[in-house]
Amino acid sequence: MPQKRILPYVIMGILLNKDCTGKQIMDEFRFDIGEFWQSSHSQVYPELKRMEQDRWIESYSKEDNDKEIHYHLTAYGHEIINDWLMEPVDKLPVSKDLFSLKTFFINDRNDPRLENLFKHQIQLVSNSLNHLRERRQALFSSQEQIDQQYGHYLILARAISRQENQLVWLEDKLNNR
Amino acid sequence: MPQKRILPYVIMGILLNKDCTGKQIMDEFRFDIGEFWQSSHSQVYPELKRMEQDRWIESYSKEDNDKEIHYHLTAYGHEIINDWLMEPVDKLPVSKDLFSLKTFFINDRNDPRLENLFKHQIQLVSNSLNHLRERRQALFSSQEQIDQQYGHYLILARAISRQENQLVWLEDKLNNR
DNA sequence: GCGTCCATGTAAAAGGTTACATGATTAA
DNA sequence: TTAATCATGTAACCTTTTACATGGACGC
Repeated sequence: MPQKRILPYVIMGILLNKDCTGKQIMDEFRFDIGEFWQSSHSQVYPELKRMEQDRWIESYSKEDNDKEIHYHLTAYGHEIINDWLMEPVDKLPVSKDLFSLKTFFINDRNDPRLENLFKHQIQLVSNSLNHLRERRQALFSSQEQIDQQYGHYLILARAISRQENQLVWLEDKLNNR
Repeated sequence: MPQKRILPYVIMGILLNKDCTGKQIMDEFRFDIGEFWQSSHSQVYPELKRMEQDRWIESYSKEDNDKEIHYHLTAYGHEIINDWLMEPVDKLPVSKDLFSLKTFFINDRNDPRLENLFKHQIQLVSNSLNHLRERRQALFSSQEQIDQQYGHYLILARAISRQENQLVWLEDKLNNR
């Protein structure tokens, strides 16, 4: 869904922590950020060029290796991303949720498709939960790690809480039909 | 994000319950379906024409009023939508969640922007929760109503559960920072 | 009759995904 | 050396949003 151009802010957010190549930025999307935002390299690479033109970032390459292009936030870019982080979010996201959609259209509580949808959804949520817990284990097993990337920790904890709640709810409804 | 063409299925799902005009379909989006799927009239009207060409739906107008075009699921359309409802959902949606995104990038647990983000989010979730509860009150205050549109009821109950959990979590984190 | 609102329709612009392309590195 | 993989880049296509357009209905 075409939204108000968010991608450059995501990229700048990533660059707040460290300079990155396009590849490294894509890795961020593949792992943690992928939980709540996704993009593809065919968006990111052109975006990096645009952002460089806008002077939000600048590129350089290491002496020994001039193929790898690293990107670095400029002072101006810092301003932009910090301003953006300050703006409050003004509405909740609407996820395009196929599970809701299909369930919504099934009127009969004994329709076997309901049970099917629920069982699959439970599987999906369980898998997601496992993944999230592993991630927490890997990244935040010490208080020090938590304090170093507190926002990341919060978002991970929140996702886990949501999925736990979701799982309980789904199983409860499945059993008490 | 271009997804696999879902809109026609949503429309057919709506038409399962009753024949509709474009306007009536848009009303469904504006109210209940809007919680988990959105569209705009500039998508829906052309889509209706395409679907009619594909013989998934057919149009007719009432004798006394030939301006209003009503759409009706064909037998073929019934097949299509029922097959689709049977297919299990194979992955969880990734909502483009600005709250997660912004929080993610704030490393310092004492950054005042965190508190700000949380307070705003609490407000948003509270409002959403109120709206959902009103909706449940209005639509599902009797067991008969629940049994008549069980899927709709489930989705509404699920949304309420999620938001309740979310609200507790947010408030807890805000207080124990 | 006249202006406004409303249902419907259409067009333009932008975001996002998929597929294809390229050049360099690595592995067999 | 050749094939395969990888990082980067580009193009085509589709979806979605926003804005604009039309024609009838309704109130004044």
